[in-house]
Amino acid sequence: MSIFGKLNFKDQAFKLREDAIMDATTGVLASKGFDLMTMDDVANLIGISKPSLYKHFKSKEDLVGATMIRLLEGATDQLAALPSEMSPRDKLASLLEWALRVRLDGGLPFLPSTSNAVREMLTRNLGYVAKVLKLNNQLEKLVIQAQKSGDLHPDLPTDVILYSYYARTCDPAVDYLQKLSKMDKDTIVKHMLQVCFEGLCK
Amino acid sequence: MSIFGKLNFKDQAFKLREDAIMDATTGVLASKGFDLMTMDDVANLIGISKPSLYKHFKSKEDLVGATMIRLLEGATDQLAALPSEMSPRDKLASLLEWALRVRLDGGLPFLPSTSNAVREMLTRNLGYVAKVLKLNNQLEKLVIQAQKSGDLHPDLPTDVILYSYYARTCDPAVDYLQKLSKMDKDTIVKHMLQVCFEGLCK
DNA sequence: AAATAAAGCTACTGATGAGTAGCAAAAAAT
DNA sequence: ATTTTTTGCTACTCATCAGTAGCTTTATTT
Repeated sequence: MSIFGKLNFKDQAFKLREDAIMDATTGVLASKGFDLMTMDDVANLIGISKPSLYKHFKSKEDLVGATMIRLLEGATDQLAALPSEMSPRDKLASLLEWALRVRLDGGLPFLPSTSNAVREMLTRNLGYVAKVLKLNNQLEKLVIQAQKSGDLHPDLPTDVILYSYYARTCDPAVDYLQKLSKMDKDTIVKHMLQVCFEGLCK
Repeated sequence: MSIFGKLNFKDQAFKLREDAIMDATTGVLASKGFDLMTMDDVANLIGISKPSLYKHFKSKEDLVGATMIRLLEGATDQLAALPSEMSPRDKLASLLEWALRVRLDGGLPFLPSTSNAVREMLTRNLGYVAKVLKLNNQLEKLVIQAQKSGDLHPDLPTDVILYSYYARTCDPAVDYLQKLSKMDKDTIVKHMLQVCFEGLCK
């Protein structure tokens, strides 16, 4: 009954709806991509009107930026939750597995390498860039450690490994397998991890 | 001076311009993607007007379909030109190398896995589908042969190998390396091939 | 040279979608 | 109970872009 109590409750409801909006955005982005996603799509999906959407997010770019930031935070949390005794390579594998499962459940690839324009837009979002850099630093360290211990190829430039690793999180092969083969999710994940780390030859 | 001569000459000029249009389309597609590409972009790039474009291609879908078909033909030709004594695995490697070089020179990834909508559009283009199926059959045979001889991992499902192979032709890691690292094209190609076949571990 | 055809262009139409103005309904405050 | 604030909506504006009508200019035919 204090002012604080009410404000917090209101804030909480506000936050809850913001999350619902970002959930909807995630779904639409995953199915149609940024360019074809409309603000009406998102609004209709959760049963509010477009102007109400703009009460939460001031533009399409802003909405997508916030959604991507939330996804990045998910990845960062995921990484932080791994037991510290795990080897760098296993941590990388585990995080990739998480990303693949997110995608198989209808979520987003978390580097929207889909398009140049989207990339540029996100680059203009300082909050997003900060989060990306932070995650990137952590992953780079893991790669370097894994290279030192011989768990990842030591002669390959770190960049090559890191970018290839990112690319696997949004590998279209996953979509093809999900749509065209009758494998279950676990099998797809298992094979994708194997191909990533061991390649096509064995 | 025969009717035939004239017609052929005219046809030839027509064909030449059609190629120029598809070149321009390729460039625009590679830089902006399908959704953001406008017919005016293409027309302006080669200095003709939009209605002139429509003399050659009856719609945007048609134009992009024709452009993709030309690219697929390039791939098929490339494959056909390889010496028959080459091993299946080396043929696959060689074709992937070709595709990567096309991309590094500003061309297209030839499976526009970029977007669901684009994929569906191309699926409606029967000429495109026919060409894709033909190339797919050839590649599938190569993969199976390579698996039999132990050059590619025999226990991995053929689908997994094939789709992962396709995915490598449009791997975003290539873009990142080209933009962010200072490697030259040959080095990028070398590393991408290694990562594809041998994985990140060695 | 006059008549006809072809090629190319400017200037439109119609649809779509981001973002907003300003009204209506509900909730809070007095 | 009445005023004020908040919340949400319908119905707009404005810009962009695919596709086209119909004019102009150049080439071809006779």
